[in-house]
Amino acid sequence: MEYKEYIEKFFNQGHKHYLSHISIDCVVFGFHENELKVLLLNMKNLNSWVLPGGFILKDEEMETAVKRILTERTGLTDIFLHQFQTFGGLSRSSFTVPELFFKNLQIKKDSWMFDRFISVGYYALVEYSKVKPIPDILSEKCEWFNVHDLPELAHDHRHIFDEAWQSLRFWINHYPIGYNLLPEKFTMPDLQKLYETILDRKLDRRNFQRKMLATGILNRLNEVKPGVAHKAPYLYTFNIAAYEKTLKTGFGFAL
Amino acid sequence: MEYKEYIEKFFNQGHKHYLSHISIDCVVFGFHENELKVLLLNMKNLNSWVLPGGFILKDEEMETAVKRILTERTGLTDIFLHQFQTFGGLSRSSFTVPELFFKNLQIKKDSWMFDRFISVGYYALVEYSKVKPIPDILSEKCEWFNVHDLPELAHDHRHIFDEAWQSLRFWINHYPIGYNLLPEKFTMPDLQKLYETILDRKLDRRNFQRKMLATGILNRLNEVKPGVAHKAPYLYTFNIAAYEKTLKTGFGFAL
DNA sequence: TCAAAAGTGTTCCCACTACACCCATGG
DNA sequence: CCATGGGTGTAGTGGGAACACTTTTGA
Repeated sequence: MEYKEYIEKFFNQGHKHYLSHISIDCVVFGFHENELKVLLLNMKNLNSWVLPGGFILKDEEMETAVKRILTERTGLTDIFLHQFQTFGGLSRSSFTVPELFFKNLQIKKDSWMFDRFISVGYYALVEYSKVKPIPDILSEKCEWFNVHDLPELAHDHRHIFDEAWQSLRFWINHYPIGYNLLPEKFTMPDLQKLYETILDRKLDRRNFQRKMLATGILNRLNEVKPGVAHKAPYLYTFNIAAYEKTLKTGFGFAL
Repeated sequence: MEYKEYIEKFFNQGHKHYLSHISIDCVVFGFHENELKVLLLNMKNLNSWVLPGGFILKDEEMETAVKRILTERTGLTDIFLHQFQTFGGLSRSSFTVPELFFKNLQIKKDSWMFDRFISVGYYALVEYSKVKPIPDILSEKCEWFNVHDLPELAHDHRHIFDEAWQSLRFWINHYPIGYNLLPEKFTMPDLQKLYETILDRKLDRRNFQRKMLATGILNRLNEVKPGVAHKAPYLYTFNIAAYEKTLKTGFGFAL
């Protein structure tokens, strides 16, 4: 039984490979059908939902660990990451689970997994359509949820999610966004929907367009979106050079 | 020899009391004679300067640990704290020191202190005049430095400092500042100097005053600063209720 | 009495807001 | 041919930037 063996090794030997007391929790945002989505895992035997997360190998950069974890869950490489907060509460016990979980498993009572964890929170922005959600060994499901319709989350993960979303809302007032959330070609209404969804409020169509064009991070293509009713909107791509530059310097406007 | 005993116990037994692999580094800002200052420690026998820092007890909230550490270094309680970033680089080896340091000490080669550390960065804002800098057991000096004239810092502490200052500069565009950096009564020029020092640029005297008064976080007293040449400026205090409220909501202007 | 510092008010301008009109397309 | 959605222009406004004059006081 591969699962049993893996779990036992992970609980009983994991501290030899991973930094103890430190975990990573990720809030993975995607955008699909005008909805902001978050990737969640369902723990085996527990029926509880959690954020994707993991641990740092002893000889691994922290950010490399985050990318490794997210690549395992999404199949993507080159993911936009933002470290938004580190959670150090005492009450955020990492792994209190019913005995049920351990039926048939031989796990030491002093496993590193039962220790207290400080968790570094990252949010990630990914292109929904490219993600193939993959459960980890402890989970049986890995699914997208609308941010307005999340299930109950275990531990302090609801709090972590709230902080991530708030941080994202703050961020988009100062730095460009979208390159990692939209397909390569997109329309101005697409981009606006993305902003409206993240900010959770309506924006003026005309002012939005003017501001966005003023940033200089967009290229308007000589194409319009095919196969749509009514007037077809232009397609845009991001001007990567300008986009990257603005990611460093930021811009000043607020939506 | 108390020192020897303490150090040996700390290196050889510390992992029983503290979370391993996790440290805290603090950038303590003070304001004095129109200069922005930072508190640094000089390590015994090493003559290298470092940021004040420490570790988290196993049953201690992370923020409590930070406060404990800073109370030990400054004598202050109730310090303004802001967690600005967590550093997880591989190269930031926590404690690589010359053998010299360990002369006469019996320290195990596998001490937890030689492990790799992830460090949570906080900056603190304190009232310079109230601080009594106190070295820790590993240090022989604890001193203020002008931010423009820092000595070379060990490990990645220069990088941590740079990130802290940058974060502080960003912060003051969105949230009030000064309550923790200025004496209870201060003048508008004092407050402006503080802003100018943190932002590292000149601000217009008249526009600054108008904006500050517009925030509603200041009380003008019916007193002027005594014993100054030329026209005496009014004294102000912070309106704590409004200040605290704005700390939560933020304000929108940029300087 | 004068230099230096502080208090206050005014103008200008830009950027954000709130709107209205025209255009293109598929049903 | 018309309803729907997308592209563009404009007038109004509020806040920030730039700036000048007056007031106070010690040297």
